[in-house]
Amino acid sequence: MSLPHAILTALLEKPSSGLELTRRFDKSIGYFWSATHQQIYRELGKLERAGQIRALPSAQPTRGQKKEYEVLPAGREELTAWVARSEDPKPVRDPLLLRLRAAGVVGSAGLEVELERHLALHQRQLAQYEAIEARDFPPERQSTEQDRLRHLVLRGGIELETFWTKWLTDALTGLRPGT
Amino acid sequence: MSLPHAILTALLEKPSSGLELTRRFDKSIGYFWSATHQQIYRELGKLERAGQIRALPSAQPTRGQKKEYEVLPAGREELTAWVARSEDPKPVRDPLLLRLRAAGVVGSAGLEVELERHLALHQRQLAQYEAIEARDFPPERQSTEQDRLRHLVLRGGIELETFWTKWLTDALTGLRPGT
DNA sequence: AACTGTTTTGCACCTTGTTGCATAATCGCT
DNA sequence: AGCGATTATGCAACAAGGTGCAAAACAGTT
Repeated sequence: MSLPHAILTALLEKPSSGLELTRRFDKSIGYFWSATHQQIYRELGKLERAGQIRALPSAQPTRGQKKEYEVLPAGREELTAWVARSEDPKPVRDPLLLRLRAAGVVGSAGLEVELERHLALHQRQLAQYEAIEARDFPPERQSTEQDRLRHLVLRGGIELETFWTKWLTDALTGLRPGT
Repeated sequence: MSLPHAILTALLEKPSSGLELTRRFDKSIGYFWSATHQQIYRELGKLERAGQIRALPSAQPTRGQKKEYEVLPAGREELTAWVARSEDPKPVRDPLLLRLRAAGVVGSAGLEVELERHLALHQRQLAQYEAIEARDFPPERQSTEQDRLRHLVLRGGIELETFWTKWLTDALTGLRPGT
């Protein structure tokens, strides 16, 4: 139940059309909440029907024609409430950990290549995040609360990727010696 | 597409009935792949129809009566292949990071309590994992590959929870000073 | 004006996960 | 034998996410 809130956040940052939203989800927002254009259009429809957003009056209701949305007061209230809402963290659900466990039962043949592939992917992502941090958050210059919050989110991404690279490295060295 | 493989792994470790599987998912397996009894029964049906598992002959096909399953050769082969299969890591999708971003737009009122609650939950989980590690993996005594793999999985859980407690602590101190 | 490609929106369908409830066997108690 | 709690399996309906494809508008080209 987070997609609508992701969309509300994005629209508050800047009113957009469905396609623009899709592109923004592919970039920055997608770093912690991914979504396809299908999900986005569907959700935009729901949010509009719920009176939380509306299409900017300029747009006619025909297909294939750009339609920009903005957030209505009800939508902003909903988002504000959601920020403070009590919601338990979901239990971890990671296929890679599961595969290690499976490897314990049927043998780890071929797993090493896959771990190396993941390691490379995570290292690449980590480098990308660090580049963003160097560009957008140079040391000793965060003033607004929004800046600090955005930086915290990015730090989350960086530390998560750091965790994966470290863990995968450990796994690879732990896997090689014995057979 | 990981649930069937989680079930195959569990059944290879020990043939079980649906309810027993559910209990094992609530405990150890659920630490990295959670599932409800509904999902499990549905998937057991599918796996049986696919010829990857079968009910132990002792059981009659009536409702409400225990039915134990074991893995067939086809199931073991499928699991072996899956361990080495190339499958990209899913992009991160975390509501809490999203909420920080939203807080940057509508203000972080009430967020602190929620972060503290999550911090406490993650600390508790971390302590639990560390207890398991101390009990099951005392230093300098891992011989079999299965032991080493299981330990790696547990280390993954421990380091993930460590990440969360650290990040949440940072977030809380970063949130308090300014408005 | 007809064509081709791109932008933009959207429908239909499928899989996975969740919730609530129904039903059958079993066990202990009296 | 009858009652109630527990064990065990399962159906139905729904919500969320994902894939493939269709279709309308638009823009440029000839």
